[in-house]
Amino acid sequence: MAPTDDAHAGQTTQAGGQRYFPDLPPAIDLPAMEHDVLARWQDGQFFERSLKATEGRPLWTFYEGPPTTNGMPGVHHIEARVFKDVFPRFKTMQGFHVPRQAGWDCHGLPVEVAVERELGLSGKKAIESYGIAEFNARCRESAQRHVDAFEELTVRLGYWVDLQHAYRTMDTSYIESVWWSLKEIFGKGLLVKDFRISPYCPRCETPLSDHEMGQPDVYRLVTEPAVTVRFPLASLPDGANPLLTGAHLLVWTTTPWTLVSNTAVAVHPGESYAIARKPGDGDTVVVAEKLAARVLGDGWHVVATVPGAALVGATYRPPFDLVEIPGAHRVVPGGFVTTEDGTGLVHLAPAFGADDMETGRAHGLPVVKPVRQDGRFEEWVPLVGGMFFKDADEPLVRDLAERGLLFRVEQYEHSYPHCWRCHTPLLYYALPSWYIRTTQVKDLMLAENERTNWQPPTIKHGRYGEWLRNNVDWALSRTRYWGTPLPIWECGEQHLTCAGSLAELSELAGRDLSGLDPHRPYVDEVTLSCPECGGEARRVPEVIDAWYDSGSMPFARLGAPGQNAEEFRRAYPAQFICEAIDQNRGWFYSLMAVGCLVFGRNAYENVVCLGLVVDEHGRKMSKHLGNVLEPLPLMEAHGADAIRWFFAASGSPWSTRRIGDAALGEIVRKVLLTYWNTVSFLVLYANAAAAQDQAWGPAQAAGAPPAAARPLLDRWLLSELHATTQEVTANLEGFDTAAAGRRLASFIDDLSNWYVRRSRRRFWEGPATADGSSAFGTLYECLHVLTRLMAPLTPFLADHVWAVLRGPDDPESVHLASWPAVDEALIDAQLSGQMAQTRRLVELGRSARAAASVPVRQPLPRAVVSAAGFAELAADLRSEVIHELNVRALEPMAAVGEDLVDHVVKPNFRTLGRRFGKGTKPVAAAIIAAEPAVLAAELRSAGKVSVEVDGTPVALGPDDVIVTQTPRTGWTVASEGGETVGIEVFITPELRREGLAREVIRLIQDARKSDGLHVSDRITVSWEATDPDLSAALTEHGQLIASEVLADRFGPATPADTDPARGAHQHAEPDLGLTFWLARA
RNA sequence: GGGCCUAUAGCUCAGCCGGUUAGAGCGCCGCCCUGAUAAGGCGGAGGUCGAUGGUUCAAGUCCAUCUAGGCCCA
Repeated sequence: MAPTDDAHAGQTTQAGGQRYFPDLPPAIDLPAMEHDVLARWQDGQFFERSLKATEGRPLWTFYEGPPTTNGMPGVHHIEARVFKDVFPRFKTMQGFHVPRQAGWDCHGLPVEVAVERELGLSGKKAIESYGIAEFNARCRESAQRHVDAFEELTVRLGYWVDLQHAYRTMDTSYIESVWWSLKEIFGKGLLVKDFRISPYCPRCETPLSDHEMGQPDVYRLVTEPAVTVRFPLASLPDGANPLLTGAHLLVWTTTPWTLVSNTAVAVHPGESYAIARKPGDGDTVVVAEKLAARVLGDGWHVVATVPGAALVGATYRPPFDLVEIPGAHRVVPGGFVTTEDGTGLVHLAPAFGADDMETGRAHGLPVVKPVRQDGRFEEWVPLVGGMFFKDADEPLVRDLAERGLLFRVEQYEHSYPHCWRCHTPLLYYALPSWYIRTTQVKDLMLAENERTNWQPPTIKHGRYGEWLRNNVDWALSRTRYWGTPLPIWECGEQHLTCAGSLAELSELAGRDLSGLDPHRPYVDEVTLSCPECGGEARRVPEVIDAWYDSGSMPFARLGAPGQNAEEFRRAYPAQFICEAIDQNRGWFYSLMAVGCLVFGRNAYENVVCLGLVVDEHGRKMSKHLGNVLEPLPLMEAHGADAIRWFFAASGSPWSTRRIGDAALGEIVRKVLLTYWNTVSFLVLYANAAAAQDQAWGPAQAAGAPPAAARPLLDRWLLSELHATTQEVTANLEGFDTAAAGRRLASFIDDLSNWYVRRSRRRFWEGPATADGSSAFGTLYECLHVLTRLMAPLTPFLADHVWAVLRGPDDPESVHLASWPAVDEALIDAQLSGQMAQTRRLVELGRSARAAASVPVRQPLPRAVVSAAGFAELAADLRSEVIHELNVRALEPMAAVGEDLVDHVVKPNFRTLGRRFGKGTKPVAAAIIAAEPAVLAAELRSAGKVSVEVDGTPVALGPDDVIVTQTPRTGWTVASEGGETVGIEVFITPELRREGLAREVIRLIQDARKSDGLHVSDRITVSWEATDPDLSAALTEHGQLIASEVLADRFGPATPADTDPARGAHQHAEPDLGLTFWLARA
């Protein structure tokens, strides 16, 4: 039964006492519990209430990076959404107001591609004949459909974000805001038209996107002629090596048709170039020194070498004179030039290559483009006019040969891209495109990046910073359909007009366009009269990169331009954003770039950058491999909390994550169920106490003795609790969920496997005594705090537990509660260290017992300990060791007698190294050489000891030497790190009988459980023993056994006891020679 | 070709400010504990801490180079 809001009405137990807590089921079904919690959140409007409750508090702004809604969500979509929820919940509990607006990225090529596939369309021509209006309507519908799937996932994950008021990049008001920002950039002269090199299919007459270039079969191996051509030098730069006079540059290319457009030659400024001469005829050529032998072959000498930089500025005669290219045919430097193949001198035709274009732009070279959009040379070009570009290679090479400029032709095999649709060889082709001059704000972006906090920190100057330093202008436009249309109108005189909103557009067009769908094709139909010349202006055909849309979300999410300006001012920049690392060049950049361009300031202060999600075997998840894990079934199998914990709190969020059932199952068992069972333990005994008319609940917790008056174990747990709170708070403030998770998991382990284990007896005995009241109070307080610490990470289980534990004055949901405060006075580092030692001694003792094969149930006379600090260990802590090891006494090693103990001494390098530095080794050698027993005795009696090093005495303290003492005979021993526990293995008949009694207690407890009795049920037990020793043990310890197993009667069986009619269960233990009958009293 | 990340047990991963027997979990084997637990403990088997070189009294840890894998970009 799930707790409900009236769980604490106070219910009457069978025995008549009032119990505060609802009874909890023995096992919890986590996914089912989560559904209950989801329903409670929904009914109680807790998210809305958490926002309302923090209204007016300091704002902590979070920006949701909009997922692209081009397909169904996968587990990798969960990852970032976990972190986007954890920190806002944490900050809300800390008292900040954290509005969370959802958002969806609806535009872009991925959506178009998905719709093309659905419609069976292939390529832009097909889309246009299908109709842009209808196509875009399908895109809108597809985006909406996938938004629904993302919403379902978001809710199920427990990601609290306002879905009702989500921003959508396809909404009119959003597009208008984007237009507004573009106009700002346009007004600064940073939005310009220029050429861009794209892979281009001349048959389809369309550029290919990166996505299309990634299709299989695009790159095919082809064998083509590669030519090495002579470019005779015409003039040399000042101070050039005179040997260059009359030399020919050797230039290599696999695309002879581009030589028609040759504009420049690039050399690597740092490479060495050889001037080589053929003896006899004075023929002189220039080639990279590293490639000289390969390119030239035999018969050439290198007469000199010059750095590439020395060639820069030379001019040459172009290979063809078919096209006029003013101001060209120079040697320019190019960092991209390699000496892998070719000649180390690279021919540049800016219209037909990306490096060519970029280099040309840097050196003010013209862009000439004698090839038409259909891939044919312009008719007016001599020799090759009208010819398809590929077909021009042959006549051009022949012409070069005839003019003596062809140095060599060879067949060259390489991979070359082809159109994935029609298999036509692609060409790299300059197309007009719109750019944002981000290079103009590069310094600003670098400065803004400096004051941005990255988690993990290495990204800041590494992956992201490196990318930022190599910033190039943003190619903004796309010749596509489903996107924010570029709001620029151009007239016949090429005057440009940018519209910043529909209102402005209405004014420019002279009609009311406020109801216009700003998408294509409707916006294309709007014409204006040019404000400059009055001519008719039409919109340029492009839409913009969808990344610009998402980068505009800080303002566009708030509605049309000018709306909510005050809210924007308060909520910019954001305190927190979080995405996976693939967003470096995506959203992290577009947010920063748009922010710097429009507002002169980055849009975020803290950015958490997550690793990628891969499958259990480390492979990337892809539909192709069929290894995509669907998030909803995964959450139904393990629960959303387990997945949240996995991503946020186990392993390292910044590295690549492998997710699978095994990892999630472990989290459920180790963390979530252990936590839950501790809660259920408290409730079980609180309700058992209620049945004894000792009702226990939060009111009684408040009445527990003050912390200082509680037993040591309780003070230890409170100390750990507050240290945990302190650490987890600091970790979350530093955006380190992994460290927080490790600390929480370790606290849960301490709580369940040490505190509760060692305190059980106090819970059995109930809260009536001071000790009992301390135990109940301490456990309750710890769970009350722990549940709040867990709330951001595992919001479902934490809220379910909260509903059980919360006091009458606590808020209804843990997510309305405040973050726990640290009481530093309760943190006792010394106690924490002593408890750690206590637990180490217990471990050593258990190890020693196991070595002697004596079960822990069998009491043994005594244990001896040798360990630094043991003398100071409190009696309470020694008593924990005694109980855990089941020994009668615990004594220092000295009790054994000095002469019966072996000593081993080892240097402690940590202290010696600090003291002696270079002299550490001889001191260590002297310690090892010393007589261990003597050294140990001296150290113990005097607290210091002197050893001889190179004839000089050196004084050592107890910290400088690790002494391990081991008793010689009659003991079972375990040692580690200078600590030793020895246990005396000597079982007297008396101890043997006590061991048997303990054995029987355990058997009866097992029987209770298998008979389905409640932990507080009273029983009667009668027994029959064949072994006289056992019989004696049961008689001697009858009272102890009876009280341990809650038996009202415990004694030898009479015929009446064994009568089946009485209803007692018979349990036989032939190994022990015992039979007993158990019945409810 | 450039940048970044990763490399520790069969698998998944910790490992702080460098400190001398390198840890945990999962899995396997044996044993133990259990009055909440789907838990817990002890032992066994399993490691040239990717390689090489360097710094240092001391390197899994710091530096350099290399190798392999991943991601992004060309």
